[in-house]
Amino acid sequence: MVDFINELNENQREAVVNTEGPTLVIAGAGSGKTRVLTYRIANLLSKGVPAYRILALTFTNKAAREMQKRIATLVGQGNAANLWMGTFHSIFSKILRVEAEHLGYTSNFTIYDSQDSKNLIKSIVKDLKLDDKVYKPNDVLGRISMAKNNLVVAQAYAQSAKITSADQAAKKPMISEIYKYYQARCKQSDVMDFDDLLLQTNILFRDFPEILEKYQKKFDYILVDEYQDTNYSQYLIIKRLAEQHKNICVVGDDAQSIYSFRGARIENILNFRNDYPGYKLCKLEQNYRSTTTIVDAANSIISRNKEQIPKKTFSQNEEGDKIRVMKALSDKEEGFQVAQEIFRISQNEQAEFNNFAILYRTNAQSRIMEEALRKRNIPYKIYGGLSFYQRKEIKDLIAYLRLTINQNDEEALKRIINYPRRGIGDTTIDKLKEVAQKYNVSIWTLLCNLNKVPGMVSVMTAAKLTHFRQLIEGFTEIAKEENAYETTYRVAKASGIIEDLSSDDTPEGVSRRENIQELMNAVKDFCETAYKEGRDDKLPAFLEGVALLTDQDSEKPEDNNKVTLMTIHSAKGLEFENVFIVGMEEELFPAQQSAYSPSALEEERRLFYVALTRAEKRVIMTYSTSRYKNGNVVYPQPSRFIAEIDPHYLDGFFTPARPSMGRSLHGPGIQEKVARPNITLQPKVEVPDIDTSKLVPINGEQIIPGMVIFHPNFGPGKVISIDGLGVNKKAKVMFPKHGQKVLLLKFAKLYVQGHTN
DNA sequence: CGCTATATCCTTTTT
DNA sequence: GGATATAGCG
Ligand SMILES: Nc1ncnc2c1ncn2[C@@H]1O[C@H](COP(=O)(O)OP(=O)(O)OP(=O)(O)O)[C@@H](O)[C@H]1O
Repeated sequence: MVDFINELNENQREAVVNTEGPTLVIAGAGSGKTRVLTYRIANLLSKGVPAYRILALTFTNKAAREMQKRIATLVGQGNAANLWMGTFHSIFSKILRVEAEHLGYTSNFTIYDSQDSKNLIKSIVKDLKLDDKVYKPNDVLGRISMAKNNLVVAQAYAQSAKITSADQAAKKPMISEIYKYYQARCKQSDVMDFDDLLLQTNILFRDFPEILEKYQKKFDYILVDEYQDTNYSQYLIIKRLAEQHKNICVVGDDAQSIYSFRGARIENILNFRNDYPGYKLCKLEQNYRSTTTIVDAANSIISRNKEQIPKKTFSQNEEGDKIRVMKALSDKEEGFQVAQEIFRISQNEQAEFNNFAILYRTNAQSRIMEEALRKRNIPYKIYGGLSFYQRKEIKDLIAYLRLTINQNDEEALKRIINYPRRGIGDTTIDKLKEVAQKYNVSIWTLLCNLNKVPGMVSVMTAAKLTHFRQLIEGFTEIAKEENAYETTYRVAKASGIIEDLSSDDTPEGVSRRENIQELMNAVKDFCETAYKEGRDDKLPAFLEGVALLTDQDSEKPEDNNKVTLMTIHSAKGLEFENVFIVGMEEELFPAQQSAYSPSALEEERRLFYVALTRAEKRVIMTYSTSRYKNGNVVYPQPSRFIAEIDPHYLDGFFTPARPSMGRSLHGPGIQEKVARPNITLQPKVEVPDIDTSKLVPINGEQIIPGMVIFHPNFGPGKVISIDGLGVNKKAKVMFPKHGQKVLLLKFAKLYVQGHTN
């Protein structure tokens, strides 16, 4: 039996025990929402609900795995194994495989990742003879994605006056056309992109009521984590599935909604009460994760947002350290300082490296941190960047496998038709594309009918093309008979990939070979587990999930004691003892693009809230006064977010009054309630004996008893005594307003009155 | 056709 | 700084 008494507080228990009907758990960070979800599922299982009748949606595959593991320890492995638990994308891609035929796809449809989608858009832009400067793949995909996430199909897109006039205004009137072709080409290639997985599920449920009913009956209980970051498409899937029994439990925190760029709607969680009248509301107010300092500081930040549900959150943990702010003069120094601090803390407190995380706003910041950690021999693991399955050699091999299963997969074909080199050049490929377009068939179909288009290519080229076709056909035959591992192995060999890589003895070449080997191992692993569990071990079954894997999913056992480097976005839902938030600078965090939009700025602030609340014990923020950005040096100002934290919780941040304010980011029309454009704090206390405009920084070494110094938070004070040596040198200081404090001079930013000439 | 050297663009955040 | 597009040579 699950121990609800000791592991849950009263409110949590309430939400775990009352399993029927709609339930909304809305609560601040670290308050045990995910725990509620986990125990609720465990409770359902222990009450005898079959696992396969429970649908649980998480934000990442990793979150799903961890929840599954946790549930397994509560109720036993056998019980938890058959849960329908995963991301929206992975769960509904499985359902779509079963139902694909109803929608005109095959069950082996390929999933395009964003790179594939962008390449397809690029080629359409070219076909339509549009300016690729105007129609940038990223932008166009963004528009299409946004449309799909709001269930706007190509036709509706073209008919929507609102959308088309927006495109017109942006001088990109042809996006609607591109969308149309994009969708047609996907369909022709038996391809769905990420957003299709949700959009097509909606179409399926809309157009085939009997199928919807089947799944409504299949899933007796539906649970959704991180509900604040669901988009309209996801929202509607859930609403449809829960329509009959309304056994739906969603948990979330509007203050942690950080995926609006992906179409997430905070309204989904705000409107739950309207969608499910008679719902039970569960509020959790105690934060079990963080120190009171962190919780209070995070609350003081988020309260500056206008758009929010007011929530109480308190912590009964110890007060903990103040949030430290470190300033660096360059991005390199910032990295050095962070590495130094991690090293120092790990020594002082015997802390393992896996208790540290370095969080940043953009992936580009990771490199500097990596270098600094490497120099100090601190082990680290990095998330984000390109995942294992996005490496060149892996994508190449996967492309062969994809083409083996789905010959109409144009992006895969284009990728490998001439890799390894087989003398099929750009001219030939362009010609093939052109003719295929003309006859409205896939390139593969064209390859199968070369004789019907005489004179298209030379006899020599035709022979090469035919040879390529036969190669793939051979693979397809193998794939029918053999398991995924055998097939992959033979494809890697016969395609020439292995040979091509074996001739390369540079370190990169060696690492490529290792990667291929690693993929082989993964496939082997897949086959072995599949065989043991009596599941399908053929290639299509392996390939199904590959496009949806991220690098969080290829974690290795040896990674377990390393410092974690990731973006704040990917840190959502995680927790670490010590968190470094680096790059706390204007134009970086908040992102430059957000500066002029109040709502975007609020989202940045929520992101900051997420970052702070990942920490259990300690937060250290860093900023640099110079940094490389796109190859150029920029000189950023400290982030406004630092100054938005009540200084009471901060240690080491103060900017003396500058003669002139930094340039304001706010035009006269935009008013913002609390956020100050720049950090020009006027000292709050009037001090007769210190002229604050003439303060100069002072090095810890130079401080001696009797000195009058100025502290950013505590104002002026008199040094009473000094003790400790080197990095441990401390000063006892009497502050008239705050009493006596002991300051670690290494980190305290102190100022003295400058000499006036 | 294939390879290499040089120019150009970009950059939030992710399933 | 890094990925990608293009030019130019062998
Ligand atoms: N009743 C409880 N007693 C003790 N610890 C708890 C309790 N509930 C949750 N915790 C712990 O608090 C931490 C945060 O819990 P959880 O991750 O479930 O919170 P959350 O609300 O999902 O957080 P976030 O929204 O920040 O992702 C975890 O370490 C969890 O083990």
